[in-house]
Amino acid sequence: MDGFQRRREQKKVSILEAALALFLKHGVQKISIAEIAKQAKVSQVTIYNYFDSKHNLVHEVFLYYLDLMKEQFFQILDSQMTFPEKIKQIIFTKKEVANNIHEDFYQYIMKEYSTDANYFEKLYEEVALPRLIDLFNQGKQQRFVDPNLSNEAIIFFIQAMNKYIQREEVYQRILPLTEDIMNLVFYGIMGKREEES
Amino acid sequence: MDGFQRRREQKKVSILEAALALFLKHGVQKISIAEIAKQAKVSQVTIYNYFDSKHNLVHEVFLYYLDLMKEQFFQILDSQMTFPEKIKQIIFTKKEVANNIHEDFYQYIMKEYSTDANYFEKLYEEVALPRLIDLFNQGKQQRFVDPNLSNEAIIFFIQAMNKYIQREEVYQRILPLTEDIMNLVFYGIMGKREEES
Amino acid sequence: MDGFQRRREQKKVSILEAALALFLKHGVQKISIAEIAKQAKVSQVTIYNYFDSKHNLVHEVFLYYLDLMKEQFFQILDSQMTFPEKIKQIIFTKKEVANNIHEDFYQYIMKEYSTDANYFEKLYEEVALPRLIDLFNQGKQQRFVDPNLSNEAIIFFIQAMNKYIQREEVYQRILPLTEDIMNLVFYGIMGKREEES
Amino acid sequence: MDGFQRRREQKKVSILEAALALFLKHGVQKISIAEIAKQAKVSQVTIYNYFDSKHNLVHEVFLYYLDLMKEQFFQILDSQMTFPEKIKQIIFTKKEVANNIHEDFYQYIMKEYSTDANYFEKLYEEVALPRLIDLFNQGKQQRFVDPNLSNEAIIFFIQAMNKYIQREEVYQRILPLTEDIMNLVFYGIMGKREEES
DNA sequence: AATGAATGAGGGTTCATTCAT
DNA sequence: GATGAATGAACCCTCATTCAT
Repeated sequence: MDGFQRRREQKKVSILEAALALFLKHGVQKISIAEIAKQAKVSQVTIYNYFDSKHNLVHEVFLYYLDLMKEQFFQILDSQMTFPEKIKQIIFTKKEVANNIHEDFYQYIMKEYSTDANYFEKLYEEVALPRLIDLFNQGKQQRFVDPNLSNEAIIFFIQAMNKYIQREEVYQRILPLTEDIMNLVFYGIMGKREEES
Repeated sequence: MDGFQRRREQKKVSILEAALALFLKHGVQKISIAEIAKQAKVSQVTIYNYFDSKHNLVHEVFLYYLDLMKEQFFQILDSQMTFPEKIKQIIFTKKEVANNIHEDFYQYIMKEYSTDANYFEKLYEEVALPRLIDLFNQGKQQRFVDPNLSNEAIIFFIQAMNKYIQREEVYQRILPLTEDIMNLVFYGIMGKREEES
Repeated sequence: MDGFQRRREQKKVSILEAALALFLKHGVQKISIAEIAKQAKVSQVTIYNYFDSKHNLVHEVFLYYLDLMKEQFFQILDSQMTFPEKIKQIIFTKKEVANNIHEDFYQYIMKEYSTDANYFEKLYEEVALPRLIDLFNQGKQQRFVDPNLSNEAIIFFIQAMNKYIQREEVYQRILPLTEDIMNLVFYGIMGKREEES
Repeated sequence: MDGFQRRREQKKVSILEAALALFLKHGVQKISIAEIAKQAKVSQVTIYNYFDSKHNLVHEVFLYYLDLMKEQFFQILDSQMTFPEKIKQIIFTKKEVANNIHEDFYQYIMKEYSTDANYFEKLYEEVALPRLIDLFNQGKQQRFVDPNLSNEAIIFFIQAMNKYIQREEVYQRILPLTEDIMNLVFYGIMGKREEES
């Protein structure tokens, strides 16, 4: 990739990032091309040099976001952390592949972009979920998790955590997700770690 | 309330219902006043006789929806069903107060209407949650639920179920929420009902 | 039709007329909705109360224009004028059905609106042409036209006249279509009227 | 002209040809500089190295087209064909100077470029018409054409043919311009060739 | 000379809202 | 009170043209 290509790629990414930030904060429909242009400090029309339409821009932002998530997800999984640390990292950093995606962004994609929706589901089903279940199985071997816990319960646990994080503001006031509380819930569901005898 | 007032009230409700139906199906931002007017079979201007602005209309639709939910929620709670039946009703009918509200409707309100958002949170915290915890405590007494299960775990269970229902299409394919599965998960987390001896 | 309807119809016609005048003078593509709005002395958006889109507006303008032409064409045909007078009227007033239509308007319709194009062709073929051939047959009976003149030659004569009128500015300078010249050509082709003996 | 100049000239011509092809097919207004650049396989800006503006480009394309037409017109006239063959060639190949030019291209020029329009008219009047009349006079001498046929009638005949060709699709359905029909009309108007005795 | 990138102006269209009856 | 008509502002997008390399 030569200098031209590289600079072009950089500008494209800077537009993607500007758009992503705004979409996550305000929702896709509320954000106009003009606002993205302003945030990315380019002219409105320049955006059309990189993306065919707003529709196409949203599509690429979505893929870009999934990539970011995926990368961070794998970094955590492949790290040297202990099982509980990994779980907490995944949940607290909101970085689990595609599942932690902001709810309204997710809803928008699901309604308006059937191709993206299918891609997302496949990714979740074929990439994220197996690796999460793997992780929990390691947790079982290391006796962090009750070996009898079903896969279904594991998935439920993850959903519940996600839900909490999404509605952070509401739930934080009602039942703050402090580390203590999380441990309580976590081990309540996972089963207390059996003392090694 | 005289005849005039009554007719006025009826027309207002018919507008609210038209708007609600469209908002739930397509989202608030996608629906224009013109579409609501058409659905409610009134002129656009008539809507402005009952509501100051679209903003105000959304606000009233939201309150109207909460009222509907509350009513149905209480109906279930006050019915003669057994504990597991009530739980299933609440979850499967998607009618739990304010929590099961359509996600994008919810997101819109949370972003755009701080007053409504506060009202919703208060309602959830002060009305729905206590009654749900009550319900589970009854479940504990009737030995449907493990008496040691913490309130926090209960809330988590509810969140997880909600999540499942919201993302119905995705999760149905990955892990279909059949009644069998639900029972499995349910008693996995709740603790199996101890047989009365 | 009540007062409301009538006023609505009038405004619609006034928009059609404004658009038609501009289209004929400058061509369809050059004229913006804003310019039509200004000419019709309405707001730009008002036009969208009457027409779904510019495409639809052009379509209706076209039909409106055909109607105008048809009406004037029939008026001439049904009048008490002599054969040569009718011919001259039709040609000089540019009012022959759909054939005298301004060339660029015609070209635009033919390229962009296949339905309209088909409708136009049918109208020309089924309404205008038969009546023109009728007219010439009357001319033959009245001995204004050589009885041996074929229908094909008649059609050619009409085409040539139209061509002249369309490119008026050019041809007027090269070979001005004065009445004298027209008579010359006319009888040159039609055959001189035989003196009644 | 040195190598640089020659290459420059070639590129200019390739742009002209790309533009001409697109203009004839889609009309001047519909074609953007971007489309011409793409068709000519150069960058947009390159076009501005050769032409000051789109306006100027259209102007030069027009002149280029006239030159092409003129050349082909003279080739036919100067060939060894018989009179009727020449006539048919001119008409059927649509290559008569400037008169057979695509109608919307012509209309555009006439409306937007008064200089070009004047140039075109002059060319038609001073170059094409005299040569056509010459041709017919040869036809008269060779007894292909009735010697009494006036110049005006000749011009009319040409116009009618042009008209037919322009509205090919319409007229082909109504009165197909087969060679038989053409001969019929032709000799109907021109007068049958008198058999040499 | 040639190009990728950038842009101001303008086009069609939608929408929440107001006017006039 | 109800409605058809009207509108200013904004949105997505296109285009001829210029900038910077």
